[in-house]
Parts: sequence; structure tokens; C-alpha cells
Amino acid sequence: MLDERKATILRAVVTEYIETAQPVGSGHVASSAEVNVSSATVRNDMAALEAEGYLAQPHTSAGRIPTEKGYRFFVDQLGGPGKLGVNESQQVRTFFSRTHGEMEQMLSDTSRLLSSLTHYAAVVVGPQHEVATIKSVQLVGLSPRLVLAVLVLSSGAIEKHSIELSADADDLIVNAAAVRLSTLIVGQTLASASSIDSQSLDLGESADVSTILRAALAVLGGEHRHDDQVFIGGTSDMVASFDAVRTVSEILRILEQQLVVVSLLEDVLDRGLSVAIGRETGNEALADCSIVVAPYVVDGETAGSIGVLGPTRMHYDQALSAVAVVANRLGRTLSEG
Amino acid sequence: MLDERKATILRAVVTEYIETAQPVGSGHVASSAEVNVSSATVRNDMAALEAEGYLAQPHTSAGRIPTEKGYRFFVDQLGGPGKLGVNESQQVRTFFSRTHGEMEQMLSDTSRLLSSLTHYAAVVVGPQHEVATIKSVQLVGLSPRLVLAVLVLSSGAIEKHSIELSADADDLIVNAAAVRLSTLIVGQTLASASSIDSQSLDLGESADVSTILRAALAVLGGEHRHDDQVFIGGTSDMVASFDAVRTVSEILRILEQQLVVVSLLEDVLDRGLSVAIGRETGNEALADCSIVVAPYVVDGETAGSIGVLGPTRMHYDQALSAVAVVANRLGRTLSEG
DNA sequence: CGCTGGCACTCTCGGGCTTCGACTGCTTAT
DNA sequence: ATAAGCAGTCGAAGCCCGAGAGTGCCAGCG
Repeated sequence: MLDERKATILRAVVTEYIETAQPVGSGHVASSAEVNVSSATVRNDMAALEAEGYLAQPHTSAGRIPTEKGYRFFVDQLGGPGKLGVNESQQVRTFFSRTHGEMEQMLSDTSRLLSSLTHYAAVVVGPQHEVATIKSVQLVGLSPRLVLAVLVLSSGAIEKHSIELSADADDLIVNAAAVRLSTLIVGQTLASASSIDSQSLDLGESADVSTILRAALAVLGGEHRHDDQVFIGGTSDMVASFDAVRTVSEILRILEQQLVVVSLLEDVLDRGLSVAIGRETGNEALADCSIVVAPYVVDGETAGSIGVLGPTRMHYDQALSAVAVVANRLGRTLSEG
Repeated sequence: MLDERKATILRAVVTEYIETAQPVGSGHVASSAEVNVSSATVRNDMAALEAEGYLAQPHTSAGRIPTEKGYRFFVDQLGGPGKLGVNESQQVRTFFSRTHGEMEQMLSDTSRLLSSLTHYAAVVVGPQHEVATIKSVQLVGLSPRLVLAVLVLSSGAIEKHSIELSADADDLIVNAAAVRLSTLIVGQTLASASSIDSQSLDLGESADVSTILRAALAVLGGEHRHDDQVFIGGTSDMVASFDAVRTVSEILRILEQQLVVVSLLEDVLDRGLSVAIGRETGNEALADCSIVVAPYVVDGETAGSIGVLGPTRMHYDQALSAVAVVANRLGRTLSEG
């Protein structure tokens, strides 16, 4: 599609624009190290690149800036994540050597790490509960008509659901229900537990107990997709890459609505480490943003995903490396625990 | 200190500046409804107000803008929260009539409500765990050397702590420890539970069990102040009030570090509903911000606090009303549950 | 004595103008 | 094909100037 020289020129334009945020002229490109032709030749090629949609001109007599197609070419020909700088990999190493314990804390810290590495906003989506099995279930009566169901999953995550009863229940009944519930669902996954047919359980239970059981199972069937844990960090870093408050406000709104999370998850399903540039994110408000995302693998299963959100003129090589490395280490660390 | 006319003029300047974000000239003030003197007189008084530190001039021949002292006077003479608009109080009413169930969900939604009411960033700090009593405690073995302690508090909140053991423990031992732990701490507050002397418990236990017990009690003593639940919403709304990306970035950084939370809590301790203006927030980066904060009371005890963070030129009356009303309703709603 | 109208002065803001410089595209020579 | 030169374009920056908003001060008036 593009001959070698055009590719080099395009690469030079993208690199320089990412660095300076200024339109890049033929002179700059010609004086760059990789290009050994005159600025006139560069001009011709740049005109061709513009005709093919890789570059655009803000106005005549200005330099060129990359289009989304230009960035896309640039990212594709990078071929994959490179190596992290020494400082960065040191930072990753000490982070993962120190971290331990609570998963939530770890994920939250990971989002901080990632944003500190890249200076963009970092999003960490916790493991899906679907794959984890139920380690323990407990029912705690908070008040006569309010029971709290607490599930402990094999991943170490906790789910709680409150159950409101239509009639008072004393502790004995609640405990009986808890015991029965344990035998029913411990060892299963959340998905299979919530699909238990509530008719299969009226074998000799007292009416009170089976009422609670039914309520509990119903509550499990609710949307747990909704309570995926999401950790967002480094928005202040990312904001500094933009210059219009208007844009910033819209991006923050998107982050608050956690719409990004959806694209993160979707992207991760098919491709592994991947990049969405500008409108590829599927969101008009993110036209000036790119997302780099990777899944992380715990015990051989894709558990969740991490990513960074930055301007389209982001340092893709650094972002890719950082995301890839952190996803890898995070998966390994979680597998050990 | 200020005679009636000067106070009125100051009030008019603050009100108009909040509305327009433009320096206010003597002419505008004179033509405002509450002031019945000529612009020349207003000029004299404004010069006096400037000399006393209530107003400032960006430059000669511009109007005046309020200083922090000016805002402070304005807020103090408001005398307290007013009434909410009809739309707003309707919104609050429907919100609290619909809400129920999970406390975390409710607090998170509350921060959304508050930011939607005020168009500023809303911060909701969850109930302190210190006052709640322990309803149930459970130990779950995740792997041979990793045990998860799950506490259910009377408030419906859940705490989890992972305990790493130096030797393998089988389920029987873990269960024995759990039973023993229950008898020790259920019904107590977290504070009193964590102060249990670990020496008092080596009465007839097997060594394995008491090892786990000691580890569990030690973990309880850790800083739970740190895992106060904080919910922040509406940053995108607040951002729109500023015009420099630089400022926005710094404010976001403060929010990410949750430093605001500290001032929220501190302010709530002594005063009830209160306002911190500009540098009164105790943070240089918040020089252009004000914070309105109120505690909420659950079952007669101050449980937590809520607040909004906006520009110094915020609509103090609306913010005060919104925070006061929401704090009140939130406290009542949590008391019922 | 306090208030007001008037007046001179100051300073910003915006428009219009010019200059400058960084580009481009084209044409021509190698 | 590549390079060199040249004319042309357009935004950014600087400048001037007038308009407008606002001030401070002073003198007069009730």
C-alpha cells in the first residue's frame, strides 16, 4: 500500500506530532534522521499521503497532522509492545514485589501504577465473578425483615446482597436457611448457582426457610454484571494533555458513566492487547482520545482487563508496553495468591 | 463592622459576580433592586470595602470581585440553608422514596444526586465503622495459607481482611478458630474488638487455632480509618466551572488523593453544616474552590459526612440547601434500615 | 454632612491593519 | 525520479486606535 519511503515519512510525522502537538512541515521531516531526501520530495509524498487519507492539513500553509487512519497505520506497524524503559520496569518490579493481600487494594493500586507509568488515565476492571466458584455463603439478619447474604468467592472477592422479607424471621430460621443454602451452592459458580430452579428445593423445608431460600436465589440471579469492580486512576494526568475544558468535561463524564469500561471489555473479548483510536472507541465524545487495552489472565482464564485512556496523540509505544507488562504481571500475581 | 448599605452593596457584588463571573462595576450595583443610591455613592462605598479587604480590583478601571473575606461575609450573613427549589426538592423526594437496600449503592447514588442538584463535585463519606457493632464474623480458607476474615457490621457494611499464615491450616482448624472468634467479638464494636489482648485467649486452645486467632485480631487492629468508603461524583460538572485546564488538573489530583475527605471530616467534627472558602480549605491548590459540608446523623450518632466542591464563586445558597437537605434525608433513611 | 452629578482619567477589549514566517504546490533543471 | 527554486497562501503576532466600562475626585446641593 505505502512504499517504504512514504511509510517512513508518515512515521516521522506521527512521531513528531505526538511530541510537539504542532502540525509538522516538510522541512522538519526532511531534516529528521531517518529521511534522506529533500523537503521537496517529502512535500510530494505528503501530498500523496494526504490524498490517501493518512494526513490532514488544518489549513493551507500549515504542516500536516495525522488522521485516525494515519495513527492506525503507525500503531499497526509498531508490531507490538516494545520494552519498557529502565525506570519504568524498575517501578513495575518493585510494585509487584511489594503488593500482596486484598485484591481490591491491589487493583486500585494497579490503576495508580499504570497512570503513573503512562501519565494517562488508567482503568482496571476486576475479575469477572462468573468464573469464580462460591467458597462460602452466609446469611446475617440485620433487622427482623432484612437479611444480608454474604458470598465469598474463590477469587477472594466478596458479594453482598440484601434481602428484604415480607415477614419477620428469627435467627434460627435464618441459620437453617443459611445451612441449606450452603449445601446447595457452595462449590458452584455464581452463574450456575443463580440458575438453580427454585422449585427443586421444597423438599421438607419449613415454609419460612424456603421463602428465604427462594428470595436469596432470586437475588443471586440479579445483574452482577453491574457490580463489576472498576478502578479508575490518573484522570488528573490525562487532563493535562488537553487544552479545552469543554473536552475535558465530556471525557470525565464518559468516565463517570463508565462507558469506557464497556469498550474495554468488548475489545478484550476478541483481540488481546489492542488499541482503539479516536472514533474507533465508538464514542463521539472520545474523538480526541485513544484507548490501549489488554486482558489479564488468572489461572489460565481471561479474568479482566486493564487499559489506559489518553489523547489520540499518545505515546503509543510506551502505553502499549506499560499495559502489556502490567497486565502480564498482574495476572501472574493474582494467579499465585 | 459594615453598615447596612455597605453590606447590601457587598451582597449585590457577590451575587452578581457569582452569576456572571465578570468584575462588577458600580453602575450595575446601583441599578440593582436593593440599592437605591447613585453609582457615585456606590463607588465610594466600594472603595471603602476594598480598603477593608472585602473586594478586590483585577486592574484599575475594572469592576470589583469579592475576596475570600468578601465571600466569607456573604456566606455568614446568609445565616443558614434556605429552601430548595421545587424541582430540586421533588428530585430529592423521589430519590429517597425509591432508594433502598445496599448501603454502598445508596451512598454512591447519593453522590450522584448531590452533584446533579448542585452541578458541583459531590463527596460522600460512608459511616465510620467505629460505632457499628460486629454482627458476624467468618473465616474462609482460600488456599492452605491464606484465610479471609469477613466481618458483617450492624450497619450492613462488610469488612474483609486477608490473613496470611506461616503454616498450612486445614478447614477444621479454621472453623474452630472462627467459632472461637465469634464468641469473642460478635456484639462488640470494631474498636473494642481490636483492643482485645491477645494474651487473654490461650485458654485451652490448640496451638494452630490460637495462632490464627492472634493473626485475625492483629489484622483487626490495622488502620480501618484507611478504608473509609468515599464516593465522588460529578467531577465533570464541576470542571465546567473553571476555564484553565491547569487548575482543573490540580483539583482532580487533590480529589484523587482524597485530601478533600480529610478536610470534610475535620470540618464536620466541630461545626456542623459549614463552608470552607478558598484557602480556608487548607490547600493551596484549592485556592479557587469552596467546600460545603455537613454531617449526617444515623440513630442519633454522627455517622459520616457529605459535601460538595465547587468554585469559590459557587451558588452558596443552593449548595447549602442541597447539602443540608440531602444530609438530613440520608441520615433518616439510613436510620430506618 | 452625606449624597449626587459631572468630569477627567485609566485600562481592557476588540477590530483592523501590517508584517513575519512557516508552509505548500508547481515548475523547471538535473 | 529527485532536487531546487519560486511564487503564493494563510495563520500568528504585533501594533494602533477607538469604544466602552469603570474609577476617583471634586464641587454643589439638600
